[in-house]
Amino acid sequence: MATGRTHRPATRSRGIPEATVARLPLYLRALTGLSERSVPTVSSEELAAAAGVNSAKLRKDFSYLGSYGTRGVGYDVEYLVYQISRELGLTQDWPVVIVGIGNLGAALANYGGFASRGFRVAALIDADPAMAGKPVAGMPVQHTDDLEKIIDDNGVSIGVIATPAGAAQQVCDRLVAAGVTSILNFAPTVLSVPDGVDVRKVDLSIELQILAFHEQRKAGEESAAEAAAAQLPPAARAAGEQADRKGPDGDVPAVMPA
Amino acid sequence: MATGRTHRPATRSRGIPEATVARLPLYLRALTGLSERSVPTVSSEELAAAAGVNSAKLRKDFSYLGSYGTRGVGYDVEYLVYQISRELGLTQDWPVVIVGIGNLGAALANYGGFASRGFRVAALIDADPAMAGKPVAGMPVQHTDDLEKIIDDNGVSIGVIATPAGAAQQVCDRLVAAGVTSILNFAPTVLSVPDGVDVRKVDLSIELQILAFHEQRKAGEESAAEAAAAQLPPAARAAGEQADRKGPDGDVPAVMPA
DNA sequence: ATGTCTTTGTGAACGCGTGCACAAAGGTGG
DNA sequence: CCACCTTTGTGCACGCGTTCACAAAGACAT
Repeated sequence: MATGRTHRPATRSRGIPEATVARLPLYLRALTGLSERSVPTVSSEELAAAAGVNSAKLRKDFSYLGSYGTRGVGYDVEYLVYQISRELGLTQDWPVVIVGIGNLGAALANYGGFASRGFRVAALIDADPAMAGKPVAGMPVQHTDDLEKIIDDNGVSIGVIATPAGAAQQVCDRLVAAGVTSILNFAPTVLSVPDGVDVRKVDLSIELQILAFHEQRKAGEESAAEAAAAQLPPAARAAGEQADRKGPDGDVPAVMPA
Repeated sequence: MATGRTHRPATRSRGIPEATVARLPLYLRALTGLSERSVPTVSSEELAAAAGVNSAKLRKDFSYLGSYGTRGVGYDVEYLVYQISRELGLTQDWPVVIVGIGNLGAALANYGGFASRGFRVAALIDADPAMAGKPVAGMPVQHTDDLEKIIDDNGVSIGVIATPAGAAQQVCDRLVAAGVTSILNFAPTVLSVPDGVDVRKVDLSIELQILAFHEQRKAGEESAAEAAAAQLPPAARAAGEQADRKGPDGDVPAVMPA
C-alpha cells in the first residue's frame, strides 16, 4: 500500500520556508489593494496590519525573497507586487481543470478568483454523461473519458477535485497518471499520491469540527467556577452527562452520535 | 485600529495542542469508516495509514485524550469514535448560519457534510431582497435585516461567511455583535475580530497560489542543470525572462500581471 | 556635510510539533 | 503460572517557526 502523505514534509524549496510561502498570497492581496489605491510605498507595520500578521514576521518573510525595501521608508508597493507574483509563479498562466461539476464544482467554476491571478479554467470534467456538453460558467462540461486527452492538450499541471469522496482517489490517480503534479482536493478523503505530487486539501467539515471544539471549550470555561468547586475534571461537565472516563472498570460501550 | 489576528496564538485549550485538534476530525473520519464496516479494533499503525499520518504522532495525539487503547491489541473503534466525538463537541447539536447565498453559499447549503456530524443549518441569509423567500436546499433564504433575530432565536454560535470580500467584515461584525463566537470565512479577506472569537478561513485562491509556487519550483528543478552551469541564481530562469534582481542599480519599475 | 529620525533586516532565544526508539503493559498459548 | 509476542504510551532530541530587540542603513532637514 502506498503511504501517500498529504502535506509534504517541508522540502524547504529554495530556502523559502513553507510557512512563508503560505503567507505570500496574503501579502500579495493586501499589496494589490494598496496598488489599486495608488499607494506608492508601505511600511512593514502597515502592511502587516493589513495582512493580519506580526510585522517582524512579515519582514523576515520578505528577507527570504531578498532585500527589497528601503530603510526609513518602507517597501515600494508596485515593485513588491511584482516580486511576490514572480516568486509565486503568477507571472505565467496556469491552466486548471476542475473534476466533479456538482454543486461545489459549479460554484468553483463560477468563482471569479480563479482568472484574476494567472489561473485559467481550462476544462470542466464530470463523470455523469448527462452533464456532458451542458454549459457551466460559460463552458461546456466534458466527460471523464477524455480526461487524459484534456490534460495533455492543455498542458495542465494543476487539478481541482470536487467529486464525491468515493470517486476522489480514482480521479486523483488518473490526474497524476496524466501528468498533473499539483492537486487541490475538496473531497473529504485522504489522497495517496506518489512523491513529487503536491496535494492541498480544503475540508469544510474539518474546519467546522475544529471550530466546534473551541466553541465547546469556551462554553465550558464559562461554568468552570462551579465545576472547579465541585472538584470535577474540567471536561466532564462539558459533554453534559457521562462523567465516566476510562475508570478502573473501563470499556463502557460507546454511544455514537447520529 | 483593531489588530484582529486570525488564527489565535495557540491558547493551548485544556492541554490539547492545536495541531492535535486539527487532526482529530481526520481520525474520526477514518474511524467512522471502520465502524461502518464493523471493524471492532484497530492498531495505531493501521489507523495512521488510513488517516495519512505517522503512527507515533497518532498515538501521541490520543495520549492527550487519555489512555484509551489496549497494549498488544489496539484501540476499540466504537469507543474511540465516541471519545473523539465528545472531545470535539460533536455529541451536541451546533446550529449554523450561512451568510451570502451566492454560488458558493448555495453549494455549502446543499453540502451533505454539514448535517452528518452534529451541524445543522439553522438559516440562510442574504443581503439581496430578491433572494428573500426563495428556497435554497429546501430552506427559504432570509434577509440580512433579520440577522440578529435569527442568531438569537436559534442560539447560533457558529457563522459561515460566503459573501463577496467587500461585505465580509461588515457581516462579521454583525455576527459577532449578535453573539456568534466562531466564524468560518470563505471570503478572500482578513477579518478583524475581538478576542474570544475564533476565525478559520478557507481561501481557494491562496491554496492555488501555494500550489503554483511548488509547481514553478518543480518546473525549475528540471532544467536546473543548465542554469547551474551558466552560473545563474536558480530563480532567474524560472520566471522565463527578467533575470534582474535588485542589482546595484535597483528599483526597476514593476510589470504587473493581469 | 552632519546629525537625527525612521524603518529595515537579522541574530538569538524560545516554544511547539514531529519522529525515533524503547520500556511498560497486556494478551495469548503452552 | 510462565514465557513470548504484539502494540501502546512516552522520554528525548531535533528542527521549524515565531517573536523580541537592536544594530545598520538610508532619507531628510538644517
